[in-house]
Amino acid sequence: MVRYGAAMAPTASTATRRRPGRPLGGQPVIDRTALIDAALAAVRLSGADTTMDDIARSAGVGKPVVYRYLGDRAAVAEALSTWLTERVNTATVGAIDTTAEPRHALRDAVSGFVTAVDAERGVFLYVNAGGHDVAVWDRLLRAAASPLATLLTGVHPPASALTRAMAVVGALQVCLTAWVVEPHCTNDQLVDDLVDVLWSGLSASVG
Amino acid sequence: MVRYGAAMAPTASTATRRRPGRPLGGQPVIDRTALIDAALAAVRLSGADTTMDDIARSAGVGKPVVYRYLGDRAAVAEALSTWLTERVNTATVGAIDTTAEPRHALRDAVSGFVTAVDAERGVFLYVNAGGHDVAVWDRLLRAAASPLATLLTGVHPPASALTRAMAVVGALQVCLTAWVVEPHCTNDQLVDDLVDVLWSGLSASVG
DNA sequence: TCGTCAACGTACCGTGAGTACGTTCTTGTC
DNA sequence: GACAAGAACGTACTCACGGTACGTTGACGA
Repeated sequence: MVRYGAAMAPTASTATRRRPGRPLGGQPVIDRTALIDAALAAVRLSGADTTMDDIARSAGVGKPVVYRYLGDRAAVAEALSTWLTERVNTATVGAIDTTAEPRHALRDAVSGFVTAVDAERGVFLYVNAGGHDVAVWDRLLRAAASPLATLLTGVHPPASALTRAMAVVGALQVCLTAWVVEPHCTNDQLVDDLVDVLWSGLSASVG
Repeated sequence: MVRYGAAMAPTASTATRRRPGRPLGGQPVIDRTALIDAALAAVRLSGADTTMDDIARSAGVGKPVVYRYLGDRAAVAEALSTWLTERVNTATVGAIDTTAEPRHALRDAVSGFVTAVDAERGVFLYVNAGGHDVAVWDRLLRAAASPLATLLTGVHPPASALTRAMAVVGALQVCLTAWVVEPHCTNDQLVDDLVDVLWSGLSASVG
């Protein structure tokens, strides 16, 4: 049996935000958008090991509210991943000068990618190294690789295009994760090397 | 206060393996090697979400014994990673014909890599997608990329060599993880595409 | 014989994901 | 106006898992 109400009013000094119950006005205390913002704030602070409690606390609501509007941990990861993907895509595709030669366009894209991720290290780490389910990880990767895959489908069979796209995205993702954890060179240097190896492959390092 | 001994003897039917206390003969009930084998067996069965309890159960010992001989979860991941790396390296380097042309050698290496990982999906998933600490992941990656990095140091500055090596290893690792989770083509097809994109880069898909 | 210490297993603790339940307020209906 | 139904909350719980405290058993030297 649980007791609320008058019995706990005297202890109101212990930082309880709100009493239980439907909020006045009938309006929900928060909406999905604001909740995602709160989750982003929490994740920027705590990185890969952000807790559902952290997110709820950051939003100033109880945990069940997070589960109602965002879903479980996997759903949060997907939501933040979508957010980050859109942001990165904007920075990536937006940076491409379609009239330029392909290699130059690739450099713009990679540069935008690196800059966007670098600006959101915490979110990137949470989505990417937060220890989520493999199935979630898999969906995320395929979603990220999908645009490049369709681009390559013009030149290769679908399965081959997918493999190549995943290889490129994987190379970027892994290098960036390692670089965020422990930078071993400058931003520009990283971009240069990535573009070089992605564009020319290993053949250029052997001849 | 806890009570053992005679009081629990009557319930011996409940599958208790051994009584507490030093084993007869003074010999430890298990050594590190056998424990790693047991961990491998457990991980082959349960994949990425293998528990420390699973490992202890698989070894037929109590959990503290696992912690004594293998260490905590991160240490287990490192131990299994070392095991897998050695196995993969043997299959990879061993498959290389050093007299062959470089691209052919690369194909042998990638083929060996894919085959070795495919034969140990569970271990690969546990090490690679087990939700371990980022620091552990980072050490693992650098260890895996190190041989290739030293190889490339002859042609590039150290930092560039490291970036390129991590890019290659990352591409392989990510593609293989996705392929293990949900195969989208045959083994041979995967190897062909990976070798092609790793060797020639994206430039070959544009011209 | 007896103390000491190595090698165990059981039962526990803390933390974090996910949920049950009781409370508060709105809204529709007599 | 009273009242039932239901929406929206927060508290406090359960459960699973990583990690550990503690008491027990047996070997070995004094």
